[in-house]
Amino acid sequence: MIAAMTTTHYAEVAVPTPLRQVFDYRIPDGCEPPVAGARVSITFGNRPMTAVVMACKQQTTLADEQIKPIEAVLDRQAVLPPALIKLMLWAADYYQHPVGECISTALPNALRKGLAPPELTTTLWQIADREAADRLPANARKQRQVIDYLLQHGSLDKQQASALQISSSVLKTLVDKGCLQQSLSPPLIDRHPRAKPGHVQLNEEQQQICDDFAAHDKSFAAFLLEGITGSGKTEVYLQLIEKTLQQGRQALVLVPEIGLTPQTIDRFRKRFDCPLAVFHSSLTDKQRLLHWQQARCGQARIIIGTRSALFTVTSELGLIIVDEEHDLSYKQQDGLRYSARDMACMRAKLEDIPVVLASATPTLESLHNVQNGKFSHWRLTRRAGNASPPQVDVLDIRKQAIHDGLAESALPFIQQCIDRGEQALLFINRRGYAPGLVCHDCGWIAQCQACDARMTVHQKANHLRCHHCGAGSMIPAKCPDCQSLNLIRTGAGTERIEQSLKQRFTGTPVFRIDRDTTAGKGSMQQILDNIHQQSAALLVGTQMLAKGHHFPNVTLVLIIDADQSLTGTDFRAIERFGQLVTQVTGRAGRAQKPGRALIQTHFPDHPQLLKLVHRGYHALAMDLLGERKMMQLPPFSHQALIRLEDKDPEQAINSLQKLKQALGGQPVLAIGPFPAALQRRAWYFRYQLLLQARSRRQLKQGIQALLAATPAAIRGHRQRWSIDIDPQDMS
DNA sequence: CGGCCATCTATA
DNA sequence: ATAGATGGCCGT
Repeated sequence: MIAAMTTTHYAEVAVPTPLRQVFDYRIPDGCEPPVAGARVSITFGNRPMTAVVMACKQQTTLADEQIKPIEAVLDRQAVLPPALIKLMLWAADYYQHPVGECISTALPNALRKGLAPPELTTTLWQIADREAADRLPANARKQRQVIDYLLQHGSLDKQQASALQISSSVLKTLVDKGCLQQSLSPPLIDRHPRAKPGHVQLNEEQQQICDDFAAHDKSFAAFLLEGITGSGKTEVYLQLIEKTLQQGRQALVLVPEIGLTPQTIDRFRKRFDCPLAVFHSSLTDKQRLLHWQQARCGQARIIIGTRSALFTVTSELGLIIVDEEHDLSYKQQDGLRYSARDMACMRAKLEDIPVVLASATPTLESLHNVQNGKFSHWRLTRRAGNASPPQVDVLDIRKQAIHDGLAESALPFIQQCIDRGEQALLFINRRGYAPGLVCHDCGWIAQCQACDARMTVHQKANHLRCHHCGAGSMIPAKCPDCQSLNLIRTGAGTERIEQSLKQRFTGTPVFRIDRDTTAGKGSMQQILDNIHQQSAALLVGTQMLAKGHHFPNVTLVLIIDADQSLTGTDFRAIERFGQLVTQVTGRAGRAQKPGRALIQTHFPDHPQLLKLVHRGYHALAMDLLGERKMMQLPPFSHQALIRLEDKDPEQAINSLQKLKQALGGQPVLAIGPFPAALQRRAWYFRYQLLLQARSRRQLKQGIQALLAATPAAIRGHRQRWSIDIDPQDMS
């Protein structure tokens, strides 16, 4: 018998390179053609690389001597199944990013480096010698227990053993005695895990959502779950996940970067008796690959992780949830600048499954998608346990004394909170002691050498630090220009507030939560545990405080620097401010204690601030949507941002000018070149060109024209540039 | 004419 | 992006 000759000779492979094409490689004679989605080892311009096969074919337009052979096929089974390949090709097109880099983005690092996915095995114990087993002494009670179990069930794995409280040494003894045999087998996959009993009773709103989901859970559908803080959003996900698991399907949950806390994971583990694949930032490449493999083979039924967990391979995905969909960490800020939230919707569409975006403060983009019918709207408006929402008030701080950032009139509120034995949370979005060091005699300011930014004073560390490039130096004792000793610290950061509170409210514990105090592994958890043990306490922190953590004893929230957001130039500044304030104030007054939130401001009559305070986030968002429509800003138009960095500002402007000209008469509005908010960073001048168009098609055509002109525009310069589709941050 | 830097070109 | 090829200019 002669096997049919292989008719595929060439493979199109995606190589991780900034070139915007795939490359043909020869499949050597006698080599089994790789499947699409398998990795291959190849040589690309003298460099050994790992690439991914997109397709195999019989013909190529290239001459034989131009084609290199595939050196080795690394996978028999695709590491990227068709749905994920389609998703990454969609991303390459949508984000106008090189295809090879897109494909590479979807792989765990270990696979990019060419490592093999681990074989998953389970150790199984079975009876080897029944007679030897019967001869076991009567006092070997644990050993007899094992034999009894095996006579009844046939085999035993590690999990069952630990459930029966049988140690591995007992099993080892039995194997040594010849009673048992030990074997490795493929992992047991429980495709129908059960939720643990003891659910909460759902309220009417929650029940309705679950019913609606049950009617739409078999094919693509997108939902926006808008639920005020404390309204039981998480309980709804758990219900939806449970339904998905019951169908024998997997659920994928995306969470913001700092939302992946042990408490979050615990909540899932306590509820579901099934293996979880958790992707957090402190995993090693090898651990990440193991979890990836567990998800791929179907052993892990629930996958939880940040942004990049969206690319986890699954065997039978049934639901995607994007928690806190407004969170900025879903947008990747380098390489392929994708939005995991948007790509989650696309993945759901490609896999024909439902996707749920959830937030107390949804983005205007998502609310717009509700209005135009792309998303179904689920709302949770009632707080569980009849807890009343926090009362939010504006604190007019004009003409007042400000002590280290704290207004005179805010102090009594803090004192009363302490007197009641409760906790206050002070929010300021700036770490360090003070954002400025100024000579009071000559006006010298501590500037970063490499950036157009002031150095931040870190008092305790006796350091000046640039928060943009990381450069640092000692705090000078005297002014470098005039030798004066009269150096003053201007403005306030978390460290200063912390110090000030300690002096002002002696005896009350003060906790600071920012990147500086939570840098160590587990230190965040330690601080949180400590806070939970206190009665009266003061909490000072940055954004980190706004995300997910529950502080049951906090009844007062003080927003210290609202004015920064209210005067921001970004057209999304107010939307972001509304989200932040709502998220932070949502931390206050859970359960029985009513909460109070105060916003320090010099603009107590700011109409949008008042809208937020009196009518809440949703009403503000609706107003802002109306404004966006009037101004033809996103989501009523579409933007792309071209960023370009050069050590010479003239050259940067020059190159962008050329790119702008390449647009010709296309129906694309081009704004710029204009300097980025931080004009110079780490020695590079940063300029931008903002493109805006009515339709996606127009925007894409504009970018393509611009892309064609790029080589000529940046020729000969040492410039870094990037395209950011749907930019979220213009700084 | 070799050595060194800047610029150009292909990557299958 | 990045390595290797090409080309110009200087010094011996």
